[in-house]
Amino acid sequence: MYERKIIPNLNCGLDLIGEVLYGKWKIRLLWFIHIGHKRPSELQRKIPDASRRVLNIQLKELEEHGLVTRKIYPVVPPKVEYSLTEFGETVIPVIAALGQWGDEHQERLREVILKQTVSSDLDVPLII
Amino acid sequence: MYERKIIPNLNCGLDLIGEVLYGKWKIRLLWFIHIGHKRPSELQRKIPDASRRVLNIQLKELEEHGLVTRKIYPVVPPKVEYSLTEFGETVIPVIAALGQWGDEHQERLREVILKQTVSSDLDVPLII
DNA sequence: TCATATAGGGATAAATTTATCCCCTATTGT
DNA sequence: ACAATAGGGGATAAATTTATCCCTATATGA
Repeated sequence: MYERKIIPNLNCGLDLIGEVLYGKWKIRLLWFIHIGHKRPSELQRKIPDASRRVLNIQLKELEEHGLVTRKIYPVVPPKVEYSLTEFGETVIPVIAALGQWGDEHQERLREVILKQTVSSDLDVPLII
Repeated sequence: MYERKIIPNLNCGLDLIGEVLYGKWKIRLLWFIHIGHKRPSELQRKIPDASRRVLNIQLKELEEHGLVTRKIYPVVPPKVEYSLTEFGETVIPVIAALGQWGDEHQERLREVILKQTVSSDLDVPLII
């Protein structure tokens, strides 16, 4: 694994939650596991934009942080199932709150977010 | 500014909120502005681990996304004040929820987070 | 015999984000 | 004349995170 050169701050609750939830796909992983998609292959299908590799890595970190558990079935082909721990369950309402805010303001958010990207695309002359 | 090469997903609320809240210091900036630290120099004192430069950049993004406004007073030396917009205020409860979860579970979080760093430090022989 | 499904990891490249360093403006006080 | 204050920005380096590519293993079905 990558070894940090800059030590993180762990002063307040925001620092702490950041340490376990940062990572492009972690919140989605927690959410999909929460709603019942437990196997790695399912999760990969649900999050097709992430590579297999990165999902594995982020799942492992979630496991190390005690938010999910990994159960291995000794069968061939191999079968693995992730579940939220009790601790992991406690963060679900917070994730729900994040998603809800995003949903409630989606029109406005899409507008302001696209304004950035689009305005730079306007360097290309518009054909009317 | 840096021009993205990978276009972001904006499918769900989680994607959308991620676009505006990601950034190492953004949540803290919003929080400190919320509780009344409005001037850049104050914010820099409150977040000493961030460089001036990065705070400016992230404040600008928050402004572009409509979460904060920037008021310039035409005096010398210059005076600037940031405030949350109405829209920005709506995200405060979400940030509060994040911080609260982190605070509630801080012991456990500190433990699992430090386990990573510390266990690699144990390559160095312990002197008892 | 060969492709498929399942889960995973090493090595390395690319993308992205943060950090550093140095420079600019104009007034006030020493 | 010069430092201090307050806010800001360009260029570039460093840190960090993601993505790509390729390889392992085993049983099943065509």
